[in-house]
Amino acid sequence: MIRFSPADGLFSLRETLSCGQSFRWRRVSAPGAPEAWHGVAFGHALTAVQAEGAVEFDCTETEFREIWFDYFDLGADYAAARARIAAAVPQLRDVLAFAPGIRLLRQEPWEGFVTFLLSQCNNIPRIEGIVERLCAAFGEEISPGEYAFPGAERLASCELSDLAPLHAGYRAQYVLAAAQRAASGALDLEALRDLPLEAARAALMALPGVGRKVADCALLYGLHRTECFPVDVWMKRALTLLPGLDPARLGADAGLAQQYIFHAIRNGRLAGA
DNA sequence: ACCCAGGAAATTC
DNA sequence: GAATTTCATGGG
Repeated sequence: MIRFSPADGLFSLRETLSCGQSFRWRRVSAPGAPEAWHGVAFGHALTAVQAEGAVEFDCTETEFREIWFDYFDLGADYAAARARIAAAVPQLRDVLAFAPGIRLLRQEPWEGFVTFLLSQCNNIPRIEGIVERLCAAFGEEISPGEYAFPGAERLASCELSDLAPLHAGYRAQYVLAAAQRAASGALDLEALRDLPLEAARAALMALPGVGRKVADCALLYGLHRTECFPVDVWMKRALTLLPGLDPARLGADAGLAQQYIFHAIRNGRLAGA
């Protein structure tokens, strides 16, 4: 058991894992009991428990150091980032106060890309179901009943009909096309980390079913390109309530600001929403 | 039955 | 170019 609290003191499992950036985590504690979450990332399963002022990770020290510390972005200074956002956009004061323990997960690039490919014109509970079936059907079984996210090579070996049980609808063909390009090397997600943003975005948008929003989500959540500010139907509403907000003015804090705003408006914490 | 969901792409005006 | 339609599926 590893007990950890980031230096900035800002880390909530619930706020981080239920704010819509990931689709593979489930709350496993009974109401009233200490809040516990369980999920899989980078081929490792984890149960973590929210304690007072810290989070307890049920894993080895090696796993914590090599996987979870980075996954939960625990080395970053969120207090400083929040101060910069508040200074740049004073009208976000209430939004920032709603879920101060959100951290931007550093998810696997391929998983981030595929899950947000599946997200289009869909709702979060259903996305979670599709992703769960995708992993159970094609992911490596890392322990009984638990599956890693399937690699591009595995998915590229599928026929479209193989994906029918996922009930992903028209999005299945997009996943298949992405898998084929990633497996062949025509698409190199890791290379997008170092490309200029516009070039990285264009490389993703060259694939079928990938527009500006999905590309920005893949870049933000899978590659930690935090200058991305994905705009979906919720954010369009939010932006009408936050006139004058210019994401470009937030620089590398744009992605985090977007996450605070998205979570707030979905929970009715934005005036008029 | 109707509308919407972390959209994108083709079509139409 | 800006609106409209279609795409597949499930829940409210």
